[in-house]
Amino acid sequence: MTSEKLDRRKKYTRMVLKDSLMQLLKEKPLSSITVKEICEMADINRSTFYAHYPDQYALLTQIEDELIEDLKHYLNTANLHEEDEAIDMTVSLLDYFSSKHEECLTLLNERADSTFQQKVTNVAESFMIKNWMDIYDFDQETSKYISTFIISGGIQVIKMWMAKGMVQSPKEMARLINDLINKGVESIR
Amino acid sequence: MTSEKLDRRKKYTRMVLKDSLMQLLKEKPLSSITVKEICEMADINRSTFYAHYPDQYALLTQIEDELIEDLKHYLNTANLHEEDEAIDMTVSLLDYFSSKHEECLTLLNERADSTFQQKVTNVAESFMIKNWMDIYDFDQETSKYISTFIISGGIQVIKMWMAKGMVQSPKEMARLINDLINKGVESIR
DNA sequence: GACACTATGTTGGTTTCACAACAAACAGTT
DNA sequence: AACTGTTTGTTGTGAAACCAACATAGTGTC
Repeated sequence: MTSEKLDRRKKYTRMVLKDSLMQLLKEKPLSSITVKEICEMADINRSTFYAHYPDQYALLTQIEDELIEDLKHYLNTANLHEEDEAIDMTVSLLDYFSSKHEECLTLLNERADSTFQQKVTNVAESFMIKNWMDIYDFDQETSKYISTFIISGGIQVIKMWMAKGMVQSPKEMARLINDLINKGVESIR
Repeated sequence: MTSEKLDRRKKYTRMVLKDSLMQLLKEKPLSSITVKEICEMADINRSTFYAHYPDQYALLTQIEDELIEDLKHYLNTANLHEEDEAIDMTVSLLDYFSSKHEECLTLLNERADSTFQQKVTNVAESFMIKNWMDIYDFDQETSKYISTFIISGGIQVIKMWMAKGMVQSPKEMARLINDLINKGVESIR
């Protein structure tokens, strides 16, 4: 998107500022985090901060934007290549949500921007709807039903199963979800 | 020692250069590590490197000097306060050598400067000799005997014990060493 | 309301770094 | 021995970050 060529110093500065904000968010909400604090943790001069962002909230916005971009890139480059596309796609999403990004997402949602989780799931859902329609030639309504199931409900349930050790790998989780979906789709048709 | 006031940029630059060299030393010896490689790993411009150090070897020298300084500081600030000074001192040394510094020391010795381990142990030994003389009023010869035992022999033995799970903590290790020393000292007297 | 204290933006002058470009030395190939 | 590629130092210019200082605004505290 924003393809400005950043030199190393700019890249480093923004990187540590973002890292520091995320670190501070583990302690308290964004509203009680000051620019000064962020700079002290990042070991960056405060005036340098203002050369990059107008305030904390702009910094947060960039973090969120990059996470959304990251998710999009992750989904687009997930190789849905062989016969098992449906499982691959589900695995890919589950991988994403169960990776370090997961804790990062919920952190932002709870401490900074209560609409962020929704933004993320919107991106994931629209991606899935399109793919279910393409792969299995489902109609929009069915695809949406499946996508909502996986993202809103399925992931939570599967995370519970995984926490309890009932399933081990994303692949196994995806297979269970697929079975559920197939039954659901049959019952609709 | 060198109390130049470094601003943040200098500190960061030198820090990543040092880290990168240590990282590369895990792969290959210093003689086959190029300035270019170090800079690429550190994400620092090569000309910036030369603004700080004439070559790789100067960078290594600074790393070594700082480790020696670090050890001296560590020993001097080890609080030998109560009745158990002997154990405290041994614990302190064992802590140091079994910490992350240990792998760092052997790495430097094997891949870069074969005299480095000796330099480090010299510092540690002369510190111990002085302390045994001060604390227990031992003569120089006895103190040197004890110090050599702990540093040259003891640490290796205790590390073996620890690896095999025969002892758990530096404190426990130190107590075993102290028992051995007491027997040794008695037999000398 | 007067007080001290801290965070916020903003500015101008200075230091440090990035970058590209260069010549030179070296190693490996054919 | 000529060729190709890589590492090495070095340089000048412009960009980025540092720092100190300032005025302003918010936040208690007496």
